[in-house]
Amino acid sequence: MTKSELDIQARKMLKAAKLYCTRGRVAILKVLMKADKPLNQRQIARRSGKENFDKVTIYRTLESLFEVGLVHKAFIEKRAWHFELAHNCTKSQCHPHFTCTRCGNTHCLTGMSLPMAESPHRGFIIHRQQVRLEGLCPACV
Amino acid sequence: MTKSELDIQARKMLKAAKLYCTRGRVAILKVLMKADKPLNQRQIARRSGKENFDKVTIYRTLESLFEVGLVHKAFIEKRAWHFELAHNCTKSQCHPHFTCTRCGNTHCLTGMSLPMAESPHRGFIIHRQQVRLEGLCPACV
DNA sequence: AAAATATTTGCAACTTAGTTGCATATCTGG
DNA sequence: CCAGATATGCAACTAAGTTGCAAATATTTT
Repeated sequence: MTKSELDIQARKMLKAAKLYCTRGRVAILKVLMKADKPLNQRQIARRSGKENFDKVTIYRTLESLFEVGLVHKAFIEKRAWHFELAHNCTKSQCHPHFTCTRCGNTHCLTGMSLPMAESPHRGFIIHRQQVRLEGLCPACV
Repeated sequence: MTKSELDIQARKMLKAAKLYCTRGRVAILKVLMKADKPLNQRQIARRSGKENFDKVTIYRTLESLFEVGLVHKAFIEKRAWHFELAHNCTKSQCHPHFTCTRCGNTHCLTGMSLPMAESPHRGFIIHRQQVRLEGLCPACV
């Protein structure tokens, strides 16, 4: 995908979500479209190409994108929040995230999905399910 | 279980794990034994009964307990790390944690367990699986 | 039971992640 | 291109967690 196609795609997503189409939002969406794993604020800033991309703006932008469902928060071992595009997820389930206990890297296992948990008979209504896996990645044997 | 029985239990666990049996560790284990959901540092401090329980000590204690497998870290929506006793988990899987999107409370669904994820044929070796659920709790309809 | 050794604790200071308030800049529809 | 709506950037702040080190507490040895 060329640079401008990504751009157009990002703008479409924002328009569809009825969000102002600003430089910052487009930049963040493009970063996330190119990413192969959830990223935190620092990583997004570094990859955005935008010098001095203010962290407050990044957090607020991610929050807006999250609210309209364009991005998800991933739960990984690290302390900081990590964000990713929601396009590889179904409505009720994200793909699992795998974290290697040896090298610490996180991978999206987009190919797989677990059966959805069944509500136990206690009145819990389950809307979404997120799975975190831990073990050894191919590079660490 | 009476107070001293909890105490004895805690000391046994520490001894079995070859950890020094200190006041602080016993106190934290007792708090976690009585808890019905994962707790963070503040909550542990408040429930420990120990005035001025230093947060550094709490974090370091939890870390030691984590290293020997006595406690687990739960991944919930909140920013702080939450810890719980590992006794309701199998070796490869904790019970799922349910967070209500309305009231924000988290519950341990200890009764249920999901089938373990299958390693996709890409060389990932899965050791552990953690599941986070989201939806409405009984109290929020 | 006291001494010697090993480990943990508490404090102060620090780092990192994320948030708030507000003035300024940028968008979008008309 | 103007008015109103929304987003941005800055400075200052809060909350969560960490580091180094001296003092205190556990365990082991004698």
